[in-house]
Parts: sequence; C-alpha cells; structure tokens
Amino acid sequence: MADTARNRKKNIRAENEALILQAAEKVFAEAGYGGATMQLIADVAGLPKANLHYYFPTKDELYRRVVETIFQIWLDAANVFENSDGPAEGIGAYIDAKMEISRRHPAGSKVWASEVMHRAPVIQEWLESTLNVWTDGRIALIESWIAEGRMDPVDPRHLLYMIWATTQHYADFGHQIETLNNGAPLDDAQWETAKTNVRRIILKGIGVSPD
Amino acid sequence: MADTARNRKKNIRAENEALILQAAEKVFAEAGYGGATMQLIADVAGLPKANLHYYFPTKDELYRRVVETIFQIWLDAANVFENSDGPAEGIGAYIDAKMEISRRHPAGSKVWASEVMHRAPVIQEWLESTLNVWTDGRIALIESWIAEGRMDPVDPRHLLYMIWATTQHYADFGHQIETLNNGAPLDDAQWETAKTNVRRIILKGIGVSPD
DNA sequence: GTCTATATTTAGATAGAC
DNA sequence: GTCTATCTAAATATAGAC
Repeated sequence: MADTARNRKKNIRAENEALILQAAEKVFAEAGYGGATMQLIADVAGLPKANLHYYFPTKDELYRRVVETIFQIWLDAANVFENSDGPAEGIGAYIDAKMEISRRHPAGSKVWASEVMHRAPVIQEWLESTLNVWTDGRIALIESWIAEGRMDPVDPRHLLYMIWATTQHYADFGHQIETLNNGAPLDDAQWETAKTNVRRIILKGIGVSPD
Repeated sequence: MADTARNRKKNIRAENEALILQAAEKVFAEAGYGGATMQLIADVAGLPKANLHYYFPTKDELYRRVVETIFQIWLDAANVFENSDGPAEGIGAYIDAKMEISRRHPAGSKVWASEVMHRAPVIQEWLESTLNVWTDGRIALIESWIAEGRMDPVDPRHLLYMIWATTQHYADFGHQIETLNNGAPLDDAQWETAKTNVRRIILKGIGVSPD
C-alpha cells in the first residue's frame, strides 16, 4: 500500500519531469538560454510556473538536465563508428546516424550549438574529457584505415569536423533550409536526397567507394 | 567654422557607433540576444549605458545593425563565385573566402547562426529575397557546369549547404575546436591544414580536380 | 503535489543636470 | 554629447494556503 503510493508519486514525478524537459528543450532551442523564460517553458508544458521550480529548483539546473539528455543521444550514435569493418561502412553509417538525429532531434542539436557558441559553460568539462577521448579514438581508427590504404590520407580531425558540421547544419540551420525550400520542411524524399548527397560527396572526397 | 564643428560631431558619432557596434557584436555572439545586456555591452565599449541608448534607441535596433554589417561581408565573399570560369576555381575560391571569414569574423558568424536558429526574427525578409535569389543563381551556375560535364551530377543545393556548414563550423564551433586542440586557437599552419582539407575533400567529392 | 500571491533582483529605457 | 539617478516592466525564485 505504501509502496503503491510511493510508486504513484514516482510516476507523477517522472512524467512531469519528462514533460518539463521536453518543453524546456524546445524553448531553449528557439530562444537561447538568456531568451528562454521559466514562464514560457511553463506555458508550453501546460503547468504553472511554480511547478517548474518544484521539480527543477533553478533555471540553470533545468538547462543542465536538457543538455545532458542531448549528448547521451550523440554518444549512442557514435557507436556505429566502432562496430564497423571499414571506412565505407563506418563513416557512411555514422553520417546516416547523424543525419537522422538532426531530423529527429533538431531542438537538441540547437541547444548544443548554442551551448558551444557561448563557450560551453555547462559542458566544458565533458568536452575536455569524454569528447576529447572519443575524438582521439576515432582519429586513430581512421589513421589505421589510411595506413591500410583503404582511404585517402586526409586529416582525420578535419574530416570529423566536416561530418559534424554538415549533418548538424540540417538541424541548426533548419529554418534557413526551410525558407529556401519555399517555407516548407524537407519531406521524406528531400531528406533522402540530402542524406545521399552528403554521404556520397564525403565518401568520394576521401577516396572511399560506397558499398 | 560651423562646418568644422559639424564634422567634428559627425566623427564623434561615427567613432562611437563603430565602438559600440564592435562591442555589441562580441557580446551578442558570446551571450546570445537574450543573454546580452546593454550594461555589458556598455562595459565592453567602455561607455556609460545611457550613451548606448543615445546612439541606438533600443537594444533591438542595435542588434539589427550588428546583423546587417555581417551579411554585407558574406555578400562580398559571394562574388568570387561569379567571377570564375569553372568549378575548380569558383567553388575552391568560395571555400577559401568563407574559411577566411570564419577566421576573421567569428563573432559575426555566431550572431548569424544564433539569428537563424531563433527563426530569423530580423533577417527573415532578407532570407526570402536576397539569399533565395542568390542561391537560385548559384544553383543554375553549378547545373550548367554539371551539364558541361565539368563536375559530378550532385544536387547543387546540398553542395552549397555543405560548404556553408563546413566553413562556418570553424567560427561557430570555434570553442569546441579550440578545446579539442588542447585549449589553443588554431595557428597559421593548422588553419592552412583545415582549409586544404576542406577544399580537397569537397572538390574531389564532386569530381573536380584542383587547379 | 499544486498553485496563487508575492518578494527580490535586474533588465531596458528615460529625465534632466552638466 | 555625457552621465547620474531613476522609472517601469519583467524575470527568477519562494512562501504558504490548499
């Protein structure tokens, strides 16, 4: 009985936190940290402002939680890189995965971009540790592929930057892309075209023939 | 005499406006529109806050002026595209010009990115007119190169997006790149490496051999 | 766990002396 | 043209009844 009550409370908490985090991601993405207000997030979430402060004591804490959920998604996508047996599959799948994230989580991508542009007040430590280690590992992997003659001797670091830049552009600059598409979001076929072009140009650019 | 006095006043105005615009660009880039405060901009410019309001009545007006100065720079760079006789020179020079802008005007690039991410409240009209026309013109030019067999039949639109994304990434995500470079900004040699890699991968990726 | 009312701080903007 | 003092609005955050 006590357990049931406790579980019900837990569920309410989990549901409301998820609701608030979703609204916050959207508002932080569209207005930036400084432009976002607790009132607006509350309105989007459909809750009174005081409830936000009940679940997340400060705006800063809420923002931090939003950012954390994002790089978890990115880390998951990074695995396709590891579980491949060559540049065509590994880099190709990584590009596909990143394009899919841009399509499915555009708000998250924008929050990340904004955070980095503002000198990463929240994720600086993570950039220096996790991302740095991940990048070095991927660079080593790419260098081994180059040594085996499976792709051109490009600078792996700048190749990674190009992949990040190009794939995230479809989320971060989605509004510009939409405007240049007569005000309409890319449809399924257009996303497919985008994905194919990005993958083909980059793979050919580094001397890899697609599978 | 009256003329001299008038000119002196004009100079003071011009100088102070330039001083404020420079400080504002920096602050808007680092804090976003919502995070930037007139007080902070005034501090960076070394002027009392009231002076900002004397030269720029509202924060909105000041921001608008900052954004305007940026796309003038971008438009100038776009000309190298036109005055070329083929994809190797035209696209190669455009990439170089955009990389150089990312290096010299990182703050401006960030303000632009932020503006687009927030659904372009100030530049929407300009996106729909000037940028749209410019893009269509460049697409037609690239399509003519493709028809002449001077490059692969890629989708010109997504090629342009890739160039924008990759070159601007070096400004917008400069902090992340710096962090992954042991906390140091890219030096001359590293910028050269970046530029060479970007140009080479993209040109090869679209079937163009460099000059 | 919810929500109205409110305390407190800080922002954008202006008045008015110099 | 400069700058101190100040107004007003809006933001974060909390108190306390329910």
